Amino acid sequence: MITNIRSLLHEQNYRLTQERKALLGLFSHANKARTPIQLHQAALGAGVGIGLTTVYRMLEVLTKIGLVSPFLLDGAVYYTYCTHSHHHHFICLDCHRVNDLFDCQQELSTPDGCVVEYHKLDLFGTCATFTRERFGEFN
Amino acid sequence: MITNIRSLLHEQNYRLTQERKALLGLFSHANKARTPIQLHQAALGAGVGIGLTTVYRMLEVLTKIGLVSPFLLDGAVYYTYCTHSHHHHFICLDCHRVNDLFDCQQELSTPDGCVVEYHKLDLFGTCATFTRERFGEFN
DNA sequence: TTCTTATTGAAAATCATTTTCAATAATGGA
DNA sequence: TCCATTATTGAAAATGATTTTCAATAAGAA
Repeated sequence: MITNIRSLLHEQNYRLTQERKALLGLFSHANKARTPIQLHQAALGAGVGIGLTTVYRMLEVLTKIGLVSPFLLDGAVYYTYCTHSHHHHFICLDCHRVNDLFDCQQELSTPDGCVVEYHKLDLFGTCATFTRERFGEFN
Repeated sequence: MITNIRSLLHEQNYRLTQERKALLGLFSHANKARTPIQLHQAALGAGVGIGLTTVYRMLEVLTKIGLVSPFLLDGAVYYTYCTHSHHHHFICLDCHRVNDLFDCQQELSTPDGCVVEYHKLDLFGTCATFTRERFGEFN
């Protein structure tokens, strides 16, 4: 697992530092979505002396290699830890626990006892209009 | 349409002001996702003298009544204008145009010529663990 | 029209995030 | 194992986005 993360990092020329190990350990064990500041406080609370700046920088790196994913809730940016290469999230509005949802193509089944309040699906890519405009530039 | 928005606002004791009319007009016509600052600049550019503070406050109100929806892109908060009560978005990473997707239960069909780079699905609600904990408090 | 109260805008305050820079530590190679 | 290179770290400062304040204004109800 750590080996896996190490190689993920190395692929992009990132290093697996003490701070990253510690923070990843904390983040991956509490299955809750966290803001950078909450993560920092959690680290301090667990005796991991780490700077807030480093937390921000780590989240940037981890987002790049796909190990965490940010989303908006109540105007704040939360991050979820992503164990698996591709899945979706059920996020508790009350306690911010994150439940992973795996079946992406077929009908989604919500974890037992979870009640969906609302959901959000956004697809990102390149649209037809942009392609047409871009094509037009060269004609 | 405006009548509809007016009643939506009135339900929550909000008023339909000149500024809101103008900004809604601008926002709804350009089918692009915008940051608050981009919206403000677009307004000024179109001769609508409106304060940035007002733009922020409007987006808050419009989010509450479900007329706009925020999402994260490259660390910035963008808003999409939502004409219909419930749908999903295809957002162009290049030009930020927004294409609405309507079929939510069944398989999603992407608009012709659009190429999906990645997508994001989050469900929000109350999770089983939270409910159990809460229930536990009273036992 | 008049009253009440939501809304506005400018400035100030706040809060999150990024940058800077010198010191340190992780990796690769000798 | 030791060295050299370079990514990383942390504290402080800088930046940038968002919110708050408050007096003036305008929307909607009576």
